[in-house]
Amino acid sequence: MAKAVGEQMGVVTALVRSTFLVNTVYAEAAREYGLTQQQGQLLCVLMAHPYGMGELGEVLRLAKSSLSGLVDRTARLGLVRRESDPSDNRAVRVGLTPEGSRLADEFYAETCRRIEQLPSGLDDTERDTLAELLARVVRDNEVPPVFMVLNEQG
Amino acid sequence: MAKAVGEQMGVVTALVRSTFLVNTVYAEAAREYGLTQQQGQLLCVLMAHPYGMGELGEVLRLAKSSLSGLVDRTARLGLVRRESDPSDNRAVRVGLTPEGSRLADEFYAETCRRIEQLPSGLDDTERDTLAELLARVVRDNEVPPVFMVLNEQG
DNA sequence: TGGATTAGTTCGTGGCCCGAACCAGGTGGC
DNA sequence: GCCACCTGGTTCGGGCCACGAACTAATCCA
Repeated sequence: MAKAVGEQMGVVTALVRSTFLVNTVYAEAAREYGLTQQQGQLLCVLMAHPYGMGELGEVLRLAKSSLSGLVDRTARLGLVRRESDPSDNRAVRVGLTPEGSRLADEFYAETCRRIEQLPSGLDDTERDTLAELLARVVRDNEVPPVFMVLNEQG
Repeated sequence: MAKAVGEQMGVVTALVRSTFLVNTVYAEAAREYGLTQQQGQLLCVLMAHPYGMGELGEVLRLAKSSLSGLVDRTARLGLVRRESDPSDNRAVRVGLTPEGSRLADEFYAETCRRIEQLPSGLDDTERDTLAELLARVVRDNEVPPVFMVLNEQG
């Protein structure tokens, strides 16, 4: 508001456009691994550890019927598997297959590589600042762990 | 890398998660106006001025067949209209109908309101910094004008 | 034991995205 | 003028995605 003109991009527009950018990069990377964006996201969530359908739905913010389908399709690719929960015969634990785990690692690494390059016009200090500010926004808004933090892996 | 532990979120994770966040907010806002995320995005692009199908495809990064369908469905809602280009009988200009324009204004304003609140944990200086850094990332990566900059409107 | 709750699946509908095939209007070479 | 070529868009078929409603089966609890 303080800045003079239409030259300056507000925080809202910056957020929306950077979102568009990351979406595009993410979807493109997924595609090159034979995945959809949603399947890639599923793999990245499951890298941390297996999840029940319930939790998974909360993390991905999907209705249970939507998630059921996503897991079906990803399982059909052999990347993910439903295991029965011994302590509750209704429940199911969704986890990566060995092949899914391998693919997830690759996809995750490649995606990181590409997204890492997006702020290549910033110097180290600026990147740190950006990371810290965005991280606070993410934390304040309780965004679920849709993308691993390094060293978080089980 | 300097920071000690898995406490710190890297710029990549911060970008991916904030993207997830904005996606969610955007889609939710759209839904409340009877729109899909893509339809909302289309309206927001067209707020600036009408577009030909070709340019529009580049801006939204959609294959022409995808765009054709999106415009169809949005036109069926009465929000958008195909006008023939007098200088080229093959070409088409897609623009907002009066109703579409009204809805676009409302949706745009509401979306801004919501996204504006995401960084409410930051003080004014921090918000400016975030805006400036993200804006540079957006510019460096030549993100098309998928969301208006204020005062850019025709 | 039997009713409520919980975890997931199935089904139907509609939107989204793509590539391939197609069509009509323009354009350039001859 | 004509024909080959290009270009702007649409159509079509297929698969993914998201949702709510209805359903099934296991668990919980009074």
